[in-house]
Amino acid sequence: MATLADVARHAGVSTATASRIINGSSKPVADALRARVLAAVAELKYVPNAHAQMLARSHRSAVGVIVHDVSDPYFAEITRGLQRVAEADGRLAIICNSYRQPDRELEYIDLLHAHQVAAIVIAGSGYLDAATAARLDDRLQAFEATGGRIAVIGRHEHTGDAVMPDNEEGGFIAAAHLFDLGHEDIAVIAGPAALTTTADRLAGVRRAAKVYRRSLPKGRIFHADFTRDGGYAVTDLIQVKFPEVTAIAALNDSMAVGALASLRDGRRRVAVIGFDDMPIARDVTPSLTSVRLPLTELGERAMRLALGEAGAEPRVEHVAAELVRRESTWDR
Amino acid sequence: MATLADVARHAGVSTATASRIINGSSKPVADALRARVLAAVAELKYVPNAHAQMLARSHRSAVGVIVHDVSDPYFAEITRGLQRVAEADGRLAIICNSYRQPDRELEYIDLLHAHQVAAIVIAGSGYLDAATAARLDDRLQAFEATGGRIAVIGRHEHTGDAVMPDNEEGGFIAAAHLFDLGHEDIAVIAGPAALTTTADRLAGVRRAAKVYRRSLPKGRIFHADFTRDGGYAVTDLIQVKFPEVTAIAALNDSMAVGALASLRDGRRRVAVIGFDDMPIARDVTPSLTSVRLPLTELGERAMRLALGEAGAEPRVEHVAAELVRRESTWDR
DNA sequence: ACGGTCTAGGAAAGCGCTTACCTCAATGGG
DNA sequence: CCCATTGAGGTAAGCGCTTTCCTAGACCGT
Repeated sequence: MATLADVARHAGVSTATASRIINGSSKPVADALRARVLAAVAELKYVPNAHAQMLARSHRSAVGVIVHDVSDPYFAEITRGLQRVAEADGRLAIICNSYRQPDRELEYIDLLHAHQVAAIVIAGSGYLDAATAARLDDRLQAFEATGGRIAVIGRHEHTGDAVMPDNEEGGFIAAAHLFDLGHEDIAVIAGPAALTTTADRLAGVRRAAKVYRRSLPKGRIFHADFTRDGGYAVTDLIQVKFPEVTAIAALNDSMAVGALASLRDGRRRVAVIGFDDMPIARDVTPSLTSVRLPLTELGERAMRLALGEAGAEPRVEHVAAELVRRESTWDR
Repeated sequence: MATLADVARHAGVSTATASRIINGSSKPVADALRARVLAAVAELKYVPNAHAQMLARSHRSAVGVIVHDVSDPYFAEITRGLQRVAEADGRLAIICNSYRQPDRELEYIDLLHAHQVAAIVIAGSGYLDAATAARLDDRLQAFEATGGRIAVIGRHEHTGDAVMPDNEEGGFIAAAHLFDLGHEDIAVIAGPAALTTTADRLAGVRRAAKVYRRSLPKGRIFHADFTRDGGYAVTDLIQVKFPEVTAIAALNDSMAVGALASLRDGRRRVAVIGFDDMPIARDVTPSLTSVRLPLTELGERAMRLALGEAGAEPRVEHVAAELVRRESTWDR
């Protein structure tokens, strides 16, 4: 592995000069030397050691991103936005998947901290459990204490810069849409009970039930795991236990897609509304009515917050949810 | 930012001892000291500087991954496999999106090289252009020369460890399926002409045409960009220009989904076969017949190659493509 | 021609950590 | 009872780079 010293020796200059030439320092250097050094770099195929650079110049550049799972379209879209902005700013974004395990999130925070990232962006639902939330915030604060910046997407655990999709309002919109269409007997497929996103969206659904004076018994609320197969399994169950249900509100699109598949296989005609409006929502059949969250934008804004100046006041940007009507919901 | 020296001072020991305790070195240490050091770590919220560690111990651990675009389900699945194996091996996987730009691939190779990763995995189609391929291989060789390991997925540019999906055979399978069903007039939606994946799959389609003694005029082969919208636009065109076409072979699922949407909007009944068998293939309507590639497995195997012993002989694993019949293709 | 001012380039001090090597005290054997 | 041995802990030399400070030659004005 060629080092700067090798290059300098090869070109017959000091490491200081070599460094200055390679990094395009403002200090003027004779053209002859410059050419010799550059030639040496090419010949030795020299690639600077990023770790040594990080250590020597003490400024941080890379940014860390923690999401639940990039291969989930929801996070894939958010990540796309995150990356786009990071890249435009000339920064390496290190993406970590927690696979929905809080412990892994903690590990990754420390890992990113250890890697001296300039900022960490955490996307994806937080955890209702107070102890878990506290541990998380504790690590985050330790990171901030060393000058790191943090931005979260839709998380309550940490007070600081945040982009907050309005999950509660979205839940309201979803349920209200079903009620508006005249559905009385609805079932809800919520996400894991431990997640704040589930709680928030569910709160909106419950508020809608109250506003519309509809009853929404506990038994009509099911918890799945935010995956397509989870939605499928629960919908199978709903069809058997509650044949009178005419509409289902799934609290994310993946589960809604599963619900649609189950309904198709069971040859039942039940309205379904999803949440998030992932790209595939328009391509399933019937195309999926959903509550749209501008996922890519969420990512872009969060990264901009993370890369912006550290303000004294935490900046919290609220992002509205919006109904996208398609074929999977209809008048009763 | 607390340093090891701070911790050592705080605990009244040398940095050597502190380091040994923190890293669980095999050297025995008095329990009293251990406790003091650990207490200091907790109190100061010390997090070791990963860059300094990398520099001091000279072994590499992280691995780099370069894909076209993680938010594309094709790469999302591959990445999932890649990550799973990397994580199981206790390594950080740094994921980079080239967004299909060869130059960015080069940049990322250097960047990962600079970050002293132990291995680089490159997934996604390579480039037919000889000059581009040569530049790529050049960078890769420079990386290998420093002891780095490389594994590629479906790329021809670099000779070394590789996992090769059988794209040619897959193309054959797709076209043969259509011919078997009695379709004579077929159109092909290929990917960007500059990509090797496009060329390989197309070669298989052409071979099928030859074997089945069907003509496949140039005009029936369209190039789109492997995206859903690209497939949609091309299919709009096909419907207008070639109303006699009864079946379309799209050379990836995203474009096939777009084709399905266009056909639905145009109220035409045309058979469609995709390629890759992405998870959503079963949830579009009609559900998509496709040529299955075990994407997650592709990723897992590539990462295993990258992390395995460096063998003298390059190991090349071929992965078969397989027809998955669903509702989007039918007898003529 | 001489002192003073620039300027191009080099010497060397770290950045935060690991680890080979050294020290010193305690221990045991002869 | 003394010396060799062991073992716990410290000292310090880097890892590869950046950057401050310094040097020595070139250049200017008088």
